Amino acid sequence: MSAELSVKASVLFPMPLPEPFDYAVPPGVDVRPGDHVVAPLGKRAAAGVVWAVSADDGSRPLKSIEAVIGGPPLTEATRRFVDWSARYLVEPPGVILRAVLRSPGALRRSPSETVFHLTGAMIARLTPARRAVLDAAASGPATAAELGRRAGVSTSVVTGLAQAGALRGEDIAVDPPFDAPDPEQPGLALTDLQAGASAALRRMAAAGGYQAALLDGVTGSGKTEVYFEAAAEILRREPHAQVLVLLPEIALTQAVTRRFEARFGAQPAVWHSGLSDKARRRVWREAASGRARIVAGARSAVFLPFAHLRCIIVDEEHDPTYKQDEMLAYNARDLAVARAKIAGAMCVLASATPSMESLVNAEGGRYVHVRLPARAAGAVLPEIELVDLREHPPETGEWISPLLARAAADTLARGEQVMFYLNRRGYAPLVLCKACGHKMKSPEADRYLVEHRYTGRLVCHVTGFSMPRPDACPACGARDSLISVGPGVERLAEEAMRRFPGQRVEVFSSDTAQGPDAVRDMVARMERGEIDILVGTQIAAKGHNFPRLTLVGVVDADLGLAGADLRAGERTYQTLVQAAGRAGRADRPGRALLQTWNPEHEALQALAAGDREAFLDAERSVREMLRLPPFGRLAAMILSGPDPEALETIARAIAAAAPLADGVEVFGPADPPLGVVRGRWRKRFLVQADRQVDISAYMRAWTQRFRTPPSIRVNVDIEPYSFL
DNA sequence: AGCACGCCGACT
DNA sequence: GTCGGCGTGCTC
Repeated sequence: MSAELSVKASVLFPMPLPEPFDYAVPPGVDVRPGDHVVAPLGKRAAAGVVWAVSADDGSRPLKSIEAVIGGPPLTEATRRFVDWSARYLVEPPGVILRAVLRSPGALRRSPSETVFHLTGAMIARLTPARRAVLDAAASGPATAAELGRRAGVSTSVVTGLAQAGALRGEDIAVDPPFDAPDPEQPGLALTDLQAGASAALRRMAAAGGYQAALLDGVTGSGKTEVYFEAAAEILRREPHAQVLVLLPEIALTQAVTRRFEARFGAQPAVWHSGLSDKARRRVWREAASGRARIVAGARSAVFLPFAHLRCIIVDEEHDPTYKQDEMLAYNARDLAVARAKIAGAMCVLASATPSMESLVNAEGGRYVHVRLPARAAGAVLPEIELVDLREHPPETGEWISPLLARAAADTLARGEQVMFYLNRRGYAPLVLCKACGHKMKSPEADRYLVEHRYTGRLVCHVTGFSMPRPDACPACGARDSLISVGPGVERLAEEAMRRFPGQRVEVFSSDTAQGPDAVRDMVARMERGEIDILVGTQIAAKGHNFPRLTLVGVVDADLGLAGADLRAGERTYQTLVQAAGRAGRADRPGRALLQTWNPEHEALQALAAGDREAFLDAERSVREMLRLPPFGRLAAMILSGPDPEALETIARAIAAAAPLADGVEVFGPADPPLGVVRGRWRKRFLVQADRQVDISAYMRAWTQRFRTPPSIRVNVDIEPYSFL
């Protein structure tokens, strides 16, 4: 391009602006798409990313780009993914860019720090403080602050020693690269079935380009080892290839990263919401520079700015935690497939209980269906039996039926472990006054308060509000009249201790398991046999190996079958398979007892029969008939605002603005089950469309036909999961 | 998202 | 008489 022609750059800012803005590129400045720049925006200067560069026809005066800032440019694949996601999710592209750039100081020059090494030089005046610092430095180079802390002295002692020549300072980058994974490191020996499955994935890796596979393997079949081989093949074939492994947030424990280390000889770069700013910046930069070869991350990792992404693995692809319902509503699994397609990468969706969406994609030939039917190491699937609570009811105030109690007693007598599964945190889901019938409710949301006896508080699980359990009913003032209704894990543990005296009972829920260390600790103590009875929620049902656990009692298998959620049946089935799958993973056969008031329900019947196909067939025909996903498309529009009357008025106006379209039906406005949260009222529309309808385009057209005041927020959710 | 402009209520 | 509330609109 000749120097006389003026050039303009379209710059996308990480803000909810409708489109990229055009700027003149000063002569002599070289910018390319993907570069990070600073440009004037109104009265201020803002950082953004060059989205396109073209000739400036001078049709209107443009401001100039102020500066090109460093940092790895966003690749074309990343930029196209941003544009695609924006269209799909019905968001301005800048909102997606904000998700991509969400790393504090990611673009600033990499900071460095000075660490001090021992020089071995002798020193004249060796005071006790200096001695302590030298001892501290002997265990490895560290910063002045760190050495001072270790030695219990101030940093001036350290700098004094450096001046005296006993220590030598060295500047190192604060963000060191991650260790390179070695795909040639020997993996675990694979069974024949695993070898077959991994060969299928390796063939896909060898073919290159986009292809998606559904790795469909029962619990304990060794899916991880199989997808590791796909990742290894990718790393082996291309020196710069990057692999992203998406995991449900709670699975990102050291146990998982250790498995990566065992296979690849290096820890993966780990990305999740709990990272420090420093750790976050390091992973972001290393992903963007292409140096991080394997990134293991929670759902938001799908937005990391990879340089050469060649493979995305979504483990437990059915897991509902991939779906984010907050500000930016997205399903990381769906975005992962789209991102792989755009980047020309392979994509592996792995699950023991695949989502209906993925199964239908596999059946339709859009995904390669890789099956892994047997458990590794000869372990057998547990025998699953239903306990009809109408025939075997528990005593009043108890929740373990005599049948389950007997099975548990037998198991414990053999020296084996029992898990009682109940997906309810706390002590009791409801507290009411027996004098006046008043039910304790959250002041901020239309929800009952859950009693937590360990903390002595009543807690709202939606807003986090909590209060001490009152002595008197706040409605009628009666004293000692509040009673706890229904079981939570704490109460179940109480019952277990009462019924099985002398056994070591442990509660495992997100309340008792604070942080990954707690999870690891619990798993270790289960493995060492220091726990006899584990009483756990969802968090205990996922992905751990307990060889001595041979009985799982699902206390309330009906929980979750009801409700407005179209995926309730599927989710219950998945959860129960996961919970039942905890039992008998080693040489001992396991058994799972599911207590239900509703043993005719097809999800439970299919579970008991071990007949996944029967469950899926029934579920499939229901969804097909009702035109529900994946046989139809759904979208939600959620309005929220502080004034219920104004919200009502605007909701009616928005309803009237809904475009008419073939194959599209709009329901609402409806009051969602959670009508008020923290003083914000909500209204909800549900849009149902035929499969071939571009529901994102429909929603965009709709949102462009009305305006709302800033106090009212409008959120579009494509393929919503939660109906709250 | 910021930031300015703008038009109505209680303060030096 | 002003300071400041946040509703409305714009940013290449």
